[in-house]
Amino acid sequence: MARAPTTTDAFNAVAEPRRRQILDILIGGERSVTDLVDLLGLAQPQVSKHLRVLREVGLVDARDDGRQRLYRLNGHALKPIHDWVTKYEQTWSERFEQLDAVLEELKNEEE
Amino acid sequence: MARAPTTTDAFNAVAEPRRRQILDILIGGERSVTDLVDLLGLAQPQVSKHLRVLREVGLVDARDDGRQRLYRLNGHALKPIHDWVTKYEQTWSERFEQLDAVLEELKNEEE
DNA sequence: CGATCATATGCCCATATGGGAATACGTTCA
DNA sequence: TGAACGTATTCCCATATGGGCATATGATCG
Repeated sequence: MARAPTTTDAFNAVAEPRRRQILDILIGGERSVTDLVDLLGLAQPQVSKHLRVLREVGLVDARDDGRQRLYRLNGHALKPIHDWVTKYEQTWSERFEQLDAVLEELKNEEE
Repeated sequence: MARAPTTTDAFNAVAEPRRRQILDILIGGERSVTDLVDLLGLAQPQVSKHLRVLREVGLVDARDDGRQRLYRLNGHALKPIHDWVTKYEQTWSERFEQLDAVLEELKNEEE
């Protein structure tokens, strides 16, 4: 079997840095393809292809406006990633490290 | 250009579900390769290959213990993903939706 | 040492990638 | 209607994937 297609899920779609860039831009609101092309400095066809991937996994929605097509973020599709990665937060978070330190201190005081 | 190698960064490494599974298991603590093989129901070589990818991007560390090799989670390598995806949290979080509702209400009362 | 256990590496293959370039499609405007 | 604009699709190609399988490497034990 080969690597799973980029359109398999949000994890795969978002592994590509350009697609993350696109989403980052869309945080600011709806954008046309040309806007994205200008902001990304990529060729138009590649941008359209990335948008297709993002649309297939539900990360963006589109609506037509004259001859333009406006793309809009659908952040909800990122929730699975957020949920998954958040389980690991305590692994690195300073807050948790400080908590550990405090608990250790309390333990020592007991003795 | 082809798709970026899985060893490029955590985003790419973690796009593969088996590798996420491995990390999920390692939350519980160190595991030998054989442990992982049993828990995953995968062939040993594939597990070793997945572990290599995870090690190359710093998501796991290993230490030798006799003829076993024990793998351990390094959650810190997930921080970039967490940081990135957290920017989007307000897009879907119910808390934020409720906040929006409250703000709307306040605004109406003002009038 | 030889045997066995634990892990890693190598090879094969079908599959999809992302960019480049050309072009097709759809809409607006003169 | 024809031209120009905005977007999507198609074809080409080098590259890497992940699984299956065989085998190499490393460590322990009798």
